Amino acid sequence: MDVEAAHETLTRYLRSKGKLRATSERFAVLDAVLQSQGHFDAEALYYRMITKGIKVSKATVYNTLDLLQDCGLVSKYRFAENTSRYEKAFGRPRHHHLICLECGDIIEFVSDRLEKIQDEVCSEKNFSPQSSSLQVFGTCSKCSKKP
Amino acid sequence: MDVEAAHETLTRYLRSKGKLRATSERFAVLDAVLQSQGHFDAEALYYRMITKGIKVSKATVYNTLDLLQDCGLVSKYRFAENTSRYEKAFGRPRHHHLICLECGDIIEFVSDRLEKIQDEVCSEKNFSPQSSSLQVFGTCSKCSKKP
DNA sequence: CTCGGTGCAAATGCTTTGCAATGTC
DNA sequence: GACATTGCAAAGCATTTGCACCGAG
Repeated sequence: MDVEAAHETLTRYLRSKGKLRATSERFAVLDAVLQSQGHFDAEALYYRMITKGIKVSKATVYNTLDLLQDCGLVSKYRFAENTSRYEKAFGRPRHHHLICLECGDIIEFVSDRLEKIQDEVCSEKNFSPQSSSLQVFGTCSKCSKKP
Repeated sequence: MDVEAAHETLTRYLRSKGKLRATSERFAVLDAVLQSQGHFDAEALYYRMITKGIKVSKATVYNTLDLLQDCGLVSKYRFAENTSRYEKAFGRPRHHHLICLECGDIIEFVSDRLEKIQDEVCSEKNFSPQSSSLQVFGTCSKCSKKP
C-alpha cells in the first residue's frame, strides 16, 4: 500500500475542491485507514487512533471517512447491521462480498462476468452506474461444518 | 397477490416454531405489507396502519417485519441510508436494484445469468447462499437528462 | 486575518427494550 | 391459567450538529 500516493490523491482532491483544507487530522485518519486490514467501522478506527495517542474526535473520523469515500480512497458499505462498514479502496480491484450470517466473516470475490452483466443491465435501462455492491448472505464453509 | 396463501404461510410458520402465537396484530401487519407497493420503511407502514384505524405500536411493526422476513414473506434491505427498507417478497422472483443517487428511485431487474454466476462463486468457496442483493448506485435516465 | 475544521457534548432518528397489561393456546 | 405478545415510553446506538476555539491559506 503506497502511503505517498494515497496522500497525494487526498491532497489533489482537497485542492480541486477549492475550499477544503489539508488538516493534520485528515491525514491522520487516512493513515489509520491505510494501516487497517479488511472491513472496519468508524468506532473501531476511532479507538485505534486514540489508543495510538493520536488526538481526534469521533465527529472528525466520521466526516473524514465520508470525505475519503468521495475521493475514492475508502469504500463504505452497509450490510445487514446498523453500522456502516468501511475498507480502504486504494489500489484494490472492484469486488463483491459473501457474508456469513453465523460468524460474520466476509469473503471477497471478483468476477469480470458479473461486471459485464451489470453494465449490460445499466445500459439497457439508461442508468449510469457509479458504484455497486453484491452481497450474498449465507453460511460459510467453516460454519456449515459445525454441528 | 394472494392474501389467503400469505396468511397460510405465516400460520404454518408460526405453528412450525411451536412457541409463536397467531395474534391479530401479526396478521394486520402482514395485510398492510401485502397492500403496499414497492419499497417502504417501518415508519411508513406504521403510519399507513394507524391512518386506517388499525391499532398497533411501532415496536410490534418492527418485530413483525423481522418475523415476516424470517418466513420469507418480506425482504429487508439496507441501501445507503440509515433506514431499513422492506418490500413484500411473496410470489415475487428474486431481483436486484439500480438505485438513483439523485432522486432515490429504485429500478428493479432480474437476471438469470447473474444468479448463475452467484451460484458458481458460492460453490467454489463452499458457501451456502441464503439470500443476496446487488445494489448498483448511479444516476437514472430521468436525472441524467436534467441539466 | 478569514473562514473552514475541530472537539466536545448535546441532539437526532431509527430501532430495541423493560415491564405491566392483554389475549392466545 | 401460563406465558408469549403487546403497547407505551424510555433507553440504546450510530451518526450528526451547534458552537466556541483553532489553525491553514
